Amino acid sequence: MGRSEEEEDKQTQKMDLSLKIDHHTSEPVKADHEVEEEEEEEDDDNDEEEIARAAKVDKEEEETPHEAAMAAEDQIEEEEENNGSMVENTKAREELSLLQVETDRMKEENEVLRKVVERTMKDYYDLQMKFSIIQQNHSNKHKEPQISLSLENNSKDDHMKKIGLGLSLRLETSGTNEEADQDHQLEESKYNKVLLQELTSVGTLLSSVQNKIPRTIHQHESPGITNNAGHVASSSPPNKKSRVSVRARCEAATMNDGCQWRKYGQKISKGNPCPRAYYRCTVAHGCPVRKQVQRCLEDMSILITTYEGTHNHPLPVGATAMASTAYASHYQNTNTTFLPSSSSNPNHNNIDPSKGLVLDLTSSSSSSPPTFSWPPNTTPFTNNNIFPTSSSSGNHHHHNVSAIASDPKFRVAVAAALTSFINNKDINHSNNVHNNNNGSSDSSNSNRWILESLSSSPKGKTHQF
DNA sequence: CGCCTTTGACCTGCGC
DNA sequence: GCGCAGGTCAAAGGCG
Repeated sequence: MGRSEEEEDKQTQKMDLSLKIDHHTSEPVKADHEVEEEEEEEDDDNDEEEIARAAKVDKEEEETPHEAAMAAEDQIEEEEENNGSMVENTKAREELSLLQVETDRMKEENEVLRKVVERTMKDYYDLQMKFSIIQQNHSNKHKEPQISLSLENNSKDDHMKKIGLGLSLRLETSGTNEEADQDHQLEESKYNKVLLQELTSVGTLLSSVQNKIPRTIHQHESPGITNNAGHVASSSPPNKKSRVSVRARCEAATMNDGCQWRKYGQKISKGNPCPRAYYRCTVAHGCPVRKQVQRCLEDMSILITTYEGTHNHPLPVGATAMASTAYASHYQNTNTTFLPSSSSNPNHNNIDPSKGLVLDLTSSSSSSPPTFSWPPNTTPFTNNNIFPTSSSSGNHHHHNVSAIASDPKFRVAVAAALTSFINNKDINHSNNVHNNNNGSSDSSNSNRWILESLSSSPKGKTHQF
């Protein structure tokens, strides 16, 4: 990692620290369970504290030369004297200052989140570089190694065991001169350790999603993908395509979900006057994933997106991070996994035998956005803290993440990413690495595109949110 | 020029 | 075998 990157890390840490200090100014450090137990009390106390803090900030900030504001205040004071309605005006002023504090805080949060995205991107590129370096080393030694990146439970790793997650990276050589390569393998193991450390954060994100998804989705046999993985094997019928349907509110005809799609057909299906559009994933060449987009007959504002198949390429980082976050949201919010629901609640997520997994993300779109904190039920990350822990600054990110999660664009992005996670759960990861190497330009392009999508709303055709 | 959408034709699976 | 509906193909044209 270069010096500039280290500096940026420090900056990020500083920001985190400042946020923590800001949010827990006078609070001593507490264990997670203590925090949870006292959460309700704190809620009550927080109001008073916030008012006091707001008043303080108000005092500090309002003394800066905002003449107009001062004049307004003077006027308010005069009116107070004249009308004697001091109580009402004081209330109004308190509310005003509260809003100002809230706005400032939101700005800080936005900054932090932006840094998170940037940093995740950087990590991804770093890992890509290291993979290519490793591959080059091997090709120089006339070897054809198989790089296998797998997400699995790793009982040897205490930290991972604790949180029930694991990430392993293995470099498998297929040559016969194994003894002669022992030195190389030592070097590889060093590389692996470094990579493992750096992948831990990313892997935790991914596996936090994967570990909570039951193996109920059928794995379909993708063209060009042979399932010869040793440690993960599909138990599903090979010819059955996996499908995930997502219902989400969206005004636009289609929504960006972190992948690039090309429309290849449109049909008016029976019983629904709204045409069904067919899209094919174009992030990587030959990616078999398809999606169907159709408006709901009952509620035209609901867009039903059905994903089918398995991506043969790594998911864009933006979608990956979003998926993890959103899955965390969903998981905490419903306190359930995607269980076949016996409930009659149409907003529950079901596994319909004919449609596969059905994710209904329409329930909280308007009135009650999902509330959650990051990360879900996990201990703090050790290295590369991609996201701050919920125990220290979870509440701080609460509002922002909720707002993001309530965004329908975000939801569909999440759905696409989830689909990929679900579908990839049982396939050979070495194939992914292989494809990643072949299509590195594609994935980097898509990553660039994801960043652009996150930072603005482009007017591209299929790139629109 | 390359990539996209549109759209009619064609293919395929399924029920009768 | 036939008809229907869903899904896919591919030519044509648009757009940046």
